[in-house]
Amino acid sequence: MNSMAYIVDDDSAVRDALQWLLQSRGVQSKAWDSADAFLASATSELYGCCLLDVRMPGMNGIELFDRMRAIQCQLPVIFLTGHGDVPMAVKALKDGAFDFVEKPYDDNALVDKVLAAFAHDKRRIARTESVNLVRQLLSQLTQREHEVMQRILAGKLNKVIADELGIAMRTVEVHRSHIFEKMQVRSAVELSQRLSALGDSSAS
Amino acid sequence: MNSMAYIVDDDSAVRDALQWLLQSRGVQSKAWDSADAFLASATSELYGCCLLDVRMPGMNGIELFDRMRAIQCQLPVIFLTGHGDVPMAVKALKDGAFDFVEKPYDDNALVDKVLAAFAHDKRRIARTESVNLVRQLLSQLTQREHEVMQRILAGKLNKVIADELGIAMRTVEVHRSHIFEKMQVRSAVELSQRLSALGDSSAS
DNA sequence: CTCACCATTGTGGATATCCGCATACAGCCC
DNA sequence: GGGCTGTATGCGGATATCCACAATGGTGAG
Repeated sequence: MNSMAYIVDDDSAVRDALQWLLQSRGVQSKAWDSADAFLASATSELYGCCLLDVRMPGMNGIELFDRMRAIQCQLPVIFLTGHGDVPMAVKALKDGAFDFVEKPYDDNALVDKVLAAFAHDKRRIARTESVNLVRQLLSQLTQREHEVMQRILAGKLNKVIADELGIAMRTVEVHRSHIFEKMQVRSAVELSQRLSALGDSSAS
Repeated sequence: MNSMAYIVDDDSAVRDALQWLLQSRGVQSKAWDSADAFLASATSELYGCCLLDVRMPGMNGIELFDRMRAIQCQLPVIFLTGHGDVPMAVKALKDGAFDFVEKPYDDNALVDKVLAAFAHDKRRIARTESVNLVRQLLSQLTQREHEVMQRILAGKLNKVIADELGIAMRTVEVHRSHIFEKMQVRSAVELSQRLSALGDSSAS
């Protein structure tokens, strides 16, 4: 899926100017004239970034931002605003907005920000996908296998695990084997590392 | 070490007001009248947060912020500014400032932000310390032990490692044993998990 | 020149892990 | 009832890991 800039602004002149600007630098874009219109098509399947006007009739950009997060749309958001408002900018950024730009904006700088947001989104997607892969693999495990895996990750020996679960060591070995197979690893070390992908939804 | 608010403002009235305000909520503070004066005492050993005036004679708050980061002082920073300046607020926050507050500020809200910054700093310190512990343990390993450990973490068998390094399996076993001992773990799984602390300097 | 540390290797045994081959029972779907 | 999956168990062997005891050679510090 190609990265795309999703523009939401009630002013058609602004939308056209943005689309033309982005087009001139080879960035694809789509535009909506209201937050509601955009939300109707927003999913977690969009790639790229959002350019949201803060002040719009009806739902404003900030509310739209909250709604997007509420429906698991994690697209990076660049706010555009005509009136300097520090508290709003601060809140938006602390809530995870990618940037907050005052109009009139510098054309080149804005496109650079869009491209930076694209790069950010690609990293986000890569992280999300690796997390989803692990989750998908984990979902294949049975309850018992989860119990055994948890103890394997605690570094416990099969014998200890068998005692704790009140089953034979041989049974633990079988579970262990199935766990490795389903998780597509060949050792406890690889298993540990595969799962560590879940812990560090890090960086930016 | 107790958390403390480090105030830097050229206006003594502002400093006094802040200290009085913080004191009223039980927050300890120290104040400086210039960025240079503060930098002279700033180290990576401070705990709590900074309250920096943006506009000051000589070095301003933003520059001070950059300098602090340059000398590895990772204290969370709350900027105080008298004149709304969105680009500056955005840049500060994107560079990692904790907050950016316009004067006149709401007393209670500001103290709440300071307390939030304290909590943030405590998490940062906890992460830093766990990372430092691992680094300290790692620094005890010899070059050869590093080479072996790297291969253990790749899930390789002692036999394979021995072949790769052109040494006997027995030697690898000895290294392995020393690695576990120095890293204070009892299995490759624990080793993997201990090192995963380095990867995820996550969250906030 | 000792002493400590590092890297290296060997022998041999106690444990653990990995696996194929088999069996068994319970629950579920067709 | 027959097929399928999940759980459980046993036997036995091939590998691997863990470890104590023992030894050699190099290097840098005192």
